[in-house]
Amino acid sequence: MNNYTTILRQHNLKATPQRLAIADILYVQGHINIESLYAVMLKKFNSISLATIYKNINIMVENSFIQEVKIPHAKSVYELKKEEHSHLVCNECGEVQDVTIDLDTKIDEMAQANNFILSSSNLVLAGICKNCH
Amino acid sequence: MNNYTTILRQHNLKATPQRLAIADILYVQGHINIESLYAVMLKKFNSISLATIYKNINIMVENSFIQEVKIPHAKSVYELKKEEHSHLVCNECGEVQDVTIDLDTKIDEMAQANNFILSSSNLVLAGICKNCH
DNA sequence: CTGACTGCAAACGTTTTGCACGGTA
DNA sequence: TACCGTGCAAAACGTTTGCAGTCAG
Repeated sequence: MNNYTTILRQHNLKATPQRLAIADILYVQGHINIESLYAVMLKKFNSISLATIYKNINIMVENSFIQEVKIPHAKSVYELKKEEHSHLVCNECGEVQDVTIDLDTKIDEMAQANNFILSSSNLVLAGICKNCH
Repeated sequence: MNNYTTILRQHNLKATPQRLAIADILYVQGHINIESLYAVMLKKFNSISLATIYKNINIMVENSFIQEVKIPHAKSVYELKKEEHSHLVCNECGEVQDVTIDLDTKIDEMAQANNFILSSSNLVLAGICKNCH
């Protein structure tokens, strides 16, 4: 019983081959959009339905097992949930990269100044990645 | 000839009543999603089409007259283009608020460390606004 | 007056739903 | 075995397109 099986069960989700494959693909690829995920899944399950992809993505998001990342001028991608981090998005190749960057002090100050109770911080930086210049 | 008329013409866009109304609504409301914008526009133009809303929003975004803001777990909102700033989004009431917060130093450092050429930075902070607690 | 814009209806792509069957626990 | 999950087909949804008529410049 591998890692993802355990985590899925902890969320009262059955560890089906399809779900384990999604987890595995996200682990390997880091970030992927629905369309590409479907394409990759089709290689492993020749008759998988897009509906299954959507149902699983949705339920896994609801259970905080994975997370949606909304990207300016592009389709959302999904990633395994982990510690808070930011994203670099390349406008050339579309590649999404995780980065950690500590902005807490300034953000907390600002939240306090606005009497705002912070629960999450989403930073997406767009530009050109090192492979595209 | 008012302000928005001038700006629209600078982008080779005709200053139609519908476009001026959109600009005015964005100015007054700050941020609005398509659905609400359509509802407000219907009050001013009783037979306006959703297609017109979409066409105008799209062309105004392409011309950098307005900007889309993607929000976690919610519909995108649109705002008039202005200097770079961040957004506070209330998970209770949905209100979106502009804030300026200078994170450039840290972000630039990080971009440089990753050999990434930065072109835009999008920060959305979610939580509970001052009116909701 | 002319090209750009509007409103309508139809088309389109994406996401969700309902249902019968199949598989996990 | 009981229920949850899958796959399929249809439906729903948001957005885009084509077209004929209208309006801004």
